[in-house]
Amino acid sequence: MDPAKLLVIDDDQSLNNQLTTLLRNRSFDVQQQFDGEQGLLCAVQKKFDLILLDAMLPDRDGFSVLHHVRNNSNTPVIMLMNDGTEAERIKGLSIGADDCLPKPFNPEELMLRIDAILRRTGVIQSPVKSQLEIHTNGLKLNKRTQSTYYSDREITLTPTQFKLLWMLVSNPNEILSKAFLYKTILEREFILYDRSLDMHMSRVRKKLEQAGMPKDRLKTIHGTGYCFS
DNA sequence: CTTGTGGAATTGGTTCGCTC
DNA sequence: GAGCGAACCAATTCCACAAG
Repeated sequence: MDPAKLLVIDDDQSLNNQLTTLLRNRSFDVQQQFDGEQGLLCAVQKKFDLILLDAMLPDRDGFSVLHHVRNNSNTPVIMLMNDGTEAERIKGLSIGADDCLPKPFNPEELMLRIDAILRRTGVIQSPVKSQLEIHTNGLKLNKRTQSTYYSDREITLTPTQFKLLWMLVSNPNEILSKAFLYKTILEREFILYDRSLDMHMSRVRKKLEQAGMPKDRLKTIHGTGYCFS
């Protein structure tokens, strides 16, 4: 079976890139667009199994894009809302969105919603089991029990620390930007000089090192983000 | 048994000084 | 300038206990 074809239309470069990376890691065939006009063009010219559409776009907003897409096809659309108010959600759904998700959102939730829609439309068949456990070079994370082990030594992490480590470990060798991690882990916008993420990272790093994990597996990419290998 | 209250513990965030 | 870490503060959660 060919991989499902997805189109991501979002003018937020960092979010668009990171979503694309996450989706490609899940073996989806992903195309990116960064403004409404080009996004619409791409959406009507090619066939996609699902479109992720930002509500607020330059040139042509997401609602207008959705309106035109609906005139041409029944391609499922998940709208990424900026404030997620009831009025905004109703507007999106009334134009024909299949689902709406307010920003900032949990990427796991978005992936599950994508899976649910693709299952309904028959693009993917069996329910895709959300990944619950990761094993990598001695490090073991279990999402259900929120437990972390390194070489069978338990590491106690707070919920935020666990989410942060899970995000990094589930995207090995990918540089995850600070802006993306702020949005997905701390669920807010990244502000220069906000040290919260650095602090969480520092605490996670300390606990991993105490458990014996080599320091260089959790790298800081100066001015860019963080990377787990 | 349920609800309210107060203190302790935990967690997340900020500040500041240091290093690279 | 960017990142790290210690110390501190504030908010939240947990839990035991008392009152209704």
